[in-house]
Amino acid sequence: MSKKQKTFRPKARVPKGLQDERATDVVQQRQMLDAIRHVFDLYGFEALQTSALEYADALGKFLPDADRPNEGVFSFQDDDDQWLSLRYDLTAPLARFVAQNYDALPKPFRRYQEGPVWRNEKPGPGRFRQFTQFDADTVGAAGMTADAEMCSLMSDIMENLGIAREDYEVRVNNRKILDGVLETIGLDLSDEAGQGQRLTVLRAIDKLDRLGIEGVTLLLGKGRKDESGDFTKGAELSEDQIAGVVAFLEVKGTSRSAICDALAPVVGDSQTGLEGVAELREIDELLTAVGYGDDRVVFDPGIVRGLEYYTGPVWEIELTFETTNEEGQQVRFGSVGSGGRYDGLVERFKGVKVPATGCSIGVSRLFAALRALGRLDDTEGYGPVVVLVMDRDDIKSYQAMVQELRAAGIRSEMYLGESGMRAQVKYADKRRAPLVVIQGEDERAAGEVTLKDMVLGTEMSKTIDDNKEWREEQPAQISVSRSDLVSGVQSILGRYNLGSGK
RNA sequence: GCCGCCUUAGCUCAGUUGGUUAGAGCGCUAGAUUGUGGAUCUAGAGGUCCCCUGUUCAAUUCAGGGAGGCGGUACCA
Repeated sequence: MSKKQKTFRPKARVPKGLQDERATDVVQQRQMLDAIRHVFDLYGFEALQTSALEYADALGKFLPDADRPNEGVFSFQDDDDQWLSLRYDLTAPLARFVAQNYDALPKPFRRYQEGPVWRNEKPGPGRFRQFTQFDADTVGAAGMTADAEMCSLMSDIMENLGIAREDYEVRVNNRKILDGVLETIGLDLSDEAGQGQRLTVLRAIDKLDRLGIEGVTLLLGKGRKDESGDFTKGAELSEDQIAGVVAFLEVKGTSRSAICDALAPVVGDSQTGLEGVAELREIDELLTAVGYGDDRVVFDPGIVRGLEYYTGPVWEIELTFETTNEEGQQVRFGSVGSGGRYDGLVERFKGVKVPATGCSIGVSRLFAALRALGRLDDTEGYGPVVVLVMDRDDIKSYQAMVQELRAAGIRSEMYLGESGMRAQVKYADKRRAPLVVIQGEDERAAGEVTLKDMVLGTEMSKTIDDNKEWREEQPAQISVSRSDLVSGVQSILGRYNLGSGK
């Protein structure tokens, strides 16, 4: 074994669970965010950006401890030894912001915010350590009108993105009903053991989608062993108690009001439970009054969402269609957004109860879904017009062309590399340039420029397989007088709805 | 965290019953084409065969340990 002296070369790779995005994705995603923002804006929410870093104690329960400072969140210590964390959602920073600026803010305070958040956990398919959320929240409004508005808001966003009414559903439940059911089956929520049991039950219910009623039943009782042989401990409920929860989960109805009717007996005389049902009834009435029927917003006892802070209504936007992925498997996108009422979050800072409700859109997953639906505009992926450099001694004339094109608002560039013509056309192809401007000796002598339509050329190449023919025909090229450069380019761009590049 | 599978070229993967020059397809670069992206043909570049230790005359191949990836599961604000 001979040891060669080698210079250190870092391996170029993106950190695990993170990703780079190329132009097409960036532009298409921006377009999608604009469509979402439009609806938030229309509803009257105001824009807010908060810092990506927060003091760890402001983020709440995920305080870094000495052994594992990065469990769940990414954290580090500042110069003054205080712990800083990258935000893991946009709600906790909102609570901090509201508490900090409470007196100056209009109340209710309604804001939307979009941006990356980070979670330090194992990445999986469709799960990353950095992802984008787009949230809207109303802080300081206790009534169900704010909650009902969240439901119609989410529905409007889906439809503004071009998702058909039968392809999505806003599903609503109420935490108070869940607690009412637990109370009715005799779970004691006053001590710590009872609270632990409550969380286990909620977690079990949350898995209804994936495991079905049988799986959930196991998790409510002794526990469940999965295919990999791992055992999950259950909530240790009695047979009767399990039956009570199952009865609740099996509540169905043909309309929101019918579901409310069916839910009432399940919560018995639990005060909390009855309150929850009454809240759902109110949401139903408010939504019905403005025309949001059961085809858009439904009530679903299986919805649980986050365990810690929701205190009332909770909801989820579910995509209900299926597609096939690259591997040919059936895929459901499932939940692309969620939210609910959290009346306790600001209280952590202020000591006073500040009611709040909101929703959060999972941008990456929604983006993947829109791609699967073919709802993304792929003309957005086109590159600039490329002016080839045929004669290096005459760079100035090519600069002048680009200058004219840009002055006319056309996205364009002069080739800045060192290679020959063939490589330049290949470059333009790779950039997805819609067209190429060519002026060599011949054109200059004639006072013309050649415009090569790259999109049409690609199309024509499909029916030409002889290279001689391909080259001699010079497919999809026209010559125009040098003085008609701009109008000639505009007319070709017009074929692909690229307008003047605006 | 737990269970299982995997790791050879930029990508997808073959292969070496342990032996000297480790392969394919795709991609990339260039030529055929004196001024043209596709197709075709030709050539070229590109590898610590994941890492460490051990066994051996010899390890990409065998053994042990580690790391990374994938899938499931748990947690998930």
